[in-house]
Amino acid sequence: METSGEAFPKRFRLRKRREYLQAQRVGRRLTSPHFIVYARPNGSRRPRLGITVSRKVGKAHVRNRLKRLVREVFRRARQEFPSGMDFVVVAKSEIAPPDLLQTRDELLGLVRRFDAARPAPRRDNR
RNA sequence: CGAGUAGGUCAGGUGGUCGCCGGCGUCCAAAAGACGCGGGAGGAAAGUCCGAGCUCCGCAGGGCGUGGUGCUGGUUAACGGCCAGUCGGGGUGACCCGAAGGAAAGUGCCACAGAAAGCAAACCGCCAGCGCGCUCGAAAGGGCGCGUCGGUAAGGGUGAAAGGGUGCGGUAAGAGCGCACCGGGGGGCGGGUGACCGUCCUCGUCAAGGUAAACCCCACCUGGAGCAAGACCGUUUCGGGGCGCUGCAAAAGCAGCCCAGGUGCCCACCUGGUCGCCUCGGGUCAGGUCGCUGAAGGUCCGUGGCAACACGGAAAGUAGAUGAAUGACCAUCCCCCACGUUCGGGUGACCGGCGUGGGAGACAGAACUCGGCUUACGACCUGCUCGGAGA
RNA sequence: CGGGGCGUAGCGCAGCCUGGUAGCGCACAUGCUUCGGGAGCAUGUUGUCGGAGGUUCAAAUCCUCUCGCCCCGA
Repeated sequence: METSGEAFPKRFRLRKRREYLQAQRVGRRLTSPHFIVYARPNGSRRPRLGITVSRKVGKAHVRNRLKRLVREVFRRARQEFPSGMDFVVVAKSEIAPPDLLQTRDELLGLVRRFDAARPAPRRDNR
């Protein structure tokens, strides 16, 4: 039932606050000029995406546009994202919002670094 | 052509590819999923400044209080909105702006300055009388200074503001003291539903400041919260009440209560699980479903009305998400700029066409719904006004 | 989405209701004290009162609009 191509239905997204908090607490973190990305294994066979854009980034239509850009990158290049991982993309409040190409380059750059570092180190205990 | 003013319209279009949200249908036992059909942001969706619907709580009725509104008449489900008018102010004008009731119901305040800031008074002045001194004069009398007692509100000075304004007359000096004009008060008549307007008469005792976006008075409106309202269902936990059973106990009362397995039976113990039954209440899982999209709605036509709007009819038709959809890319058309042009018009500057390259398309994203207000913002169209030029 | 609060000196706050002078603490500067520093004492500096408009003679204060920040509600 692996949806081929570039679809992006709900099961590829994070839907619960708890999932976001878990990813941000125990996941690995990498940053680029416009984004912070958290990643952690989710125990399934597909990658999932969650996006956080706070009100500091801009007004509603600016935030909507940013989320659409990030979704578009994920949708177009889902093969580049390692499966079995949850990703949470947090937008930083930069003065100039990025365009699609910039978003794509930054996010895929970060994802390749995750990929190179796999398997992600379990940092539990304490 | 330039400057301005009022009103209106649109909110980039078309095609293709890849996606998203929810609806209906088909396949499928069902779920998941697949396929098909049709739908999917705004004029401000924004700020949340008003008003309603709707929901829960409160409530016999009325009053007080609180808050709001404040020229008049209309309009509406309602409004602080809108329409039409009145008055005042601004602008050469088109036109625009106005929280625009009451200060002779009461209270408060008016800093500094100033004599005095609200019961009217009088600092410097001005003027008359009286007294004293000096002086001029033959005398009558005059001049100057000081004092005193009066008359004044012209002038000076202070202030945001000092008891109508300007002018002439008048006077010892002055003053609505008299007069003219302007302003103001009262009354009559006429017009208007009314705010108010017009006109005539009369008042100089014209009895007197401002502030009500100070308290207040008057008139009218006004219960509180909000769809995260609220309703239903589940999940799990805590507590109260009742019932039943068991044990202890004389009783009051206290404690416990289910199922399965270890283990053939009983007690105890251990492990696991939804831990007697009924009922009430609070919390947990930002649990699920409903509320949730049908318009006091928009368009067109007709009738009434200056208009806001009302009434009647017709056709079309409805975004409903919940870490939250309505998007991305490509091509092309529209707009601007630059360059080129064996193209067209023109004497010419230049204008138009075509081609190439580049750039721009504002403000901004539904979250229960609707009527307004306010704020943000791109382009175009129309009427009108003022100025300039030409015929 | 809905409801509420706050913007005053470099920092934390008062003053606003009841309009005329913006004040307190810390900090800062200068002097005294000390061999020097700290502490102490004395003196002093510092303000678009978030922004725009209005009412008033006069606005941080009253009214309207606007910007920013914070808190609460299942």
